[in-house]
Amino acid sequence: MLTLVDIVVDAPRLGPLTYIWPQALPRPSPGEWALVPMGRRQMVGLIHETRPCEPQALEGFGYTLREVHAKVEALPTITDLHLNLLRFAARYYHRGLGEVVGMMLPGWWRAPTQYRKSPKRKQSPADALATEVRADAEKKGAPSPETYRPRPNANALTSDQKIALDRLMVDRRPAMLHGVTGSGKTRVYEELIAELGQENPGRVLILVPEIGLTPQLHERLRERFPMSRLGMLHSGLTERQRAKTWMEAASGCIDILIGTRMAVFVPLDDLRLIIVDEEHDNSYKQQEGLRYSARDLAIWRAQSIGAQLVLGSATPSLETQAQLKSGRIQSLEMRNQATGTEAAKVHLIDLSRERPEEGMAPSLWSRLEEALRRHEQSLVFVNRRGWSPILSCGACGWINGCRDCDAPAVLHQRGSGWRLICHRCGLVEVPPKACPACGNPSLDTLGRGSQRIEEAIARRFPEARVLRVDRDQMNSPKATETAFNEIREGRVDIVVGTQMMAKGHDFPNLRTVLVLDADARLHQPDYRGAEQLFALLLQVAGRAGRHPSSSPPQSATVQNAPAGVWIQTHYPEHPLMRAITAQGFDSQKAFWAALLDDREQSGLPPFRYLALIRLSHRNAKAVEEAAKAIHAQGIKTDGVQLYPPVPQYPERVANKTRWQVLLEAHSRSKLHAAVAELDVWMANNLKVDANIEIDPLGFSG
DNA sequence: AGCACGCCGACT
DNA sequence: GTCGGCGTGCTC
Repeated sequence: MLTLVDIVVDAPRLGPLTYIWPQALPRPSPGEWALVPMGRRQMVGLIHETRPCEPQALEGFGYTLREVHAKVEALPTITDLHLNLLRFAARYYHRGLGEVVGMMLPGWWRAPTQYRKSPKRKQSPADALATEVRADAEKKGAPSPETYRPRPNANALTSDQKIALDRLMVDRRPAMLHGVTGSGKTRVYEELIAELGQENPGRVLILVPEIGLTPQLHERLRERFPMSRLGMLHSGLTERQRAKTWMEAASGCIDILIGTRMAVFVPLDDLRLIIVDEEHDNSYKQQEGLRYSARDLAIWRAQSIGAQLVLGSATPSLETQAQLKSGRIQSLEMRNQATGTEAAKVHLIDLSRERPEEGMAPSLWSRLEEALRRHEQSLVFVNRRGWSPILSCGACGWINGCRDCDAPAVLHQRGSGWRLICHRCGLVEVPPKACPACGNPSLDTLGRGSQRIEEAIARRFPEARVLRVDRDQMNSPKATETAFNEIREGRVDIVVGTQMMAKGHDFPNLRTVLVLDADARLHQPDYRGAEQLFALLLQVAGRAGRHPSSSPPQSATVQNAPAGVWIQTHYPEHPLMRAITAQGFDSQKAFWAALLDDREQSGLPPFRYLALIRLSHRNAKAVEEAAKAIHAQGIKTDGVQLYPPVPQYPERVANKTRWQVLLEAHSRSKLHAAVAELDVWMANNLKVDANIEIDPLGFSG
C-alpha cells in the first residue's frame, strides 16, 4: 500500500497536487510541510491530505506521480483551525490555496535553499533557525495571568474608557471602538489585554495600518506589559528578521504580535483577542496580487476561533458602521478627549474671498506667523508630493505627461536639479528645457506640492525650523521615526506634511493645522470620495490640540489660544465642509448616516456587493476586445449585474492599457457564484492579463 | 508565479 | 551568424 499526499504549493490557480509519500518515512499529517519536485524546480509545500492507495491504482492518473523529496521538520504544523482561515481566504478571493499559503509563509521559509546543508555547517539554515526558536519556546512556556500583569498606570481611566472597557468585558460580540482622536483608544486596548489576560490568558494580535505606527505601539505595550513577549511583523524588516518573528509567533514564543496586514495570516495558537486599529484605513487592503482585506479576514478569523474582536477608529468605515444596525457589531463610543481638552476648532477659509499667495490664503499665512510668535507647532497639510503636479506650456497648451502612462508626471526638485516623476509608474525623466511641442522656452508650473509649499514657507520665515514629511523625504522607516520624534520633542516649528502626517500619531505640541488642498478630493469620481475626505479631514484635524498647551505664555497679556484647524476651500457651503465645521460627535454621526443613506439609495456598497474584473495588456485593442468579450459572455446567475466595460482611469499605466468590468450583486453568495462562472471562462478564453478583485475599494465612474 | 521553449527582429 | 524580446504552456 502506498501513501499519497495532496500538497499545496505556491503556484497560482493550482489546487493541491498529488505526490507519492516515500515508503521509508513515517506517514505525515495534514498541516505538516514537505519539499517537493515541481516541474524543474523544488518547492516547499503544505500537506493538505493523505490517503492510502493501491500501487495499481496509480495507472488511473493521467500522469506519473512524483515522489516527495523530504519532510520539512523545521516548519511548524499548521492546525486545521488555521487552515480554515487559509481555505476561506482562497475561496472568498477566488484564488488558489497555494497563493494564500504563500501569503502566510514568509519568503525566507519558502526558498528551498534554506533547507540544504552547506558543506561547512552540519545544519541547514532553516533547521538552525527552527532549533534556536524552539529552544526558546520551551523555555518560555504558555502565557499565564502573570504574563499579562500590567505595570500600574498612574493615570486613571476616563469615564469613556471605563465604560467602553466594562462593556467589552461583558458583551463579547465584535466591537467597534469609535473614539474621537485623542480619546485614548490605545489605553482601552491595554486594559482589555490586561483584563482578558487575567481572566483567560491567550495570545493577542494587533493589526496596524502601516509600519510607522508599530514602533510607537510596541514601545508603549512593552512598558505596560514587562512580562509579555512582543513581536513586530511588517515589510520594513529584513527577510531573515521577518522569518524569525514569524517562527517565534508560530511556535508560541510571542504573546502579543503587532503587525501590518500581512500579520493577519500568522498562525497563533490560543488567540484570544484581535485588535484592528484604525480600522477604516485603506492600507488594510492589499492592492496587488491577492487583493485581500486584512480587516475583513481578521473579523472572520476572530469569529471562527471565538476570539474577541475590537475594531478601533475615530472615523469608522461605512462598511463597519452598516454592521451596527444588524447588531453583529456593537458600538462603543468615546466622545471626549482623554486629556479633557476641547477638540480643536475647525474653520473654513473661503478662497473666493481671499486670494492665495504662494498656495496659501493670507489669513493662513497670519496663522502660521501667529503660531510662530507663540512658539507653538504648526502642521501645513498638503496632500500632494513634489514641487508642482503639472508642467505646461502657456503658448500652445502642451501638458507634460508620463511617457508610459496617461497621467501628468510631477515636477520634483531632486538635489540641485529637477526631475519629472510619474507617481503611477515611478518613471524618472529630466524635464525638457523648452516646450517639446512648440519650442516655447518658458514653461509654466501649475499647482503646488509639498516641496514648493515648504520652500515658500522657509523663505517667508527664515528663522523657523521647517520640516517636510512626505514619502520623498522619509525614505526609510528609520528616517520617519527620527522625524516623528523630532516633531514630538518640539524641535520643529512648522511641519509640511502629506498623508503620512494624518495617521494616528500623537504630537503633543501641535496646535495649528492648515489644510491646503481639500478641494482636490471633493470632486473625485470615486463613490467613496466623500467618505475618504471626511475621514482624512477629521484625522488631520485630530492631530491638533490633543494636549493642553505646554508652552508658557510669552507675556501676561498673551493667553494660549485654543488649538485650531483652518481649511481653505472654494466650497464652504458644501455639506461635507459644513459637517466638518459643525464639530461634535453627533454632527459627525449625522453626516455618516447621510452618506450611508445615499449609498443605500444609489445601490452601492455596503448595500451591494461588488467584484471588479481588471484587464491589462500592452496591446490596447486586445484589452478592449477582452473586456467586451467578458461583457458579451454575460452572467447566468440571476440578481447579478454585469456593467458595460470601461477603461480604468488612467487608461494607460506603465505602457499597459487597462480596462475594467464591474459586477454588482444583492447578495454575497450570488456575487461569488457569478465570479466563479466568469473565472472559469476567463481562464480558458483570455489572452490578456486579468484578475478579479472581490470588494474593490472603489471604482471610477 | 517561475521557468523553458520557440519564434521573429537588430546588432557585433 | 547570435542575442534577446515576450507569447505560450506546464507544473502532480
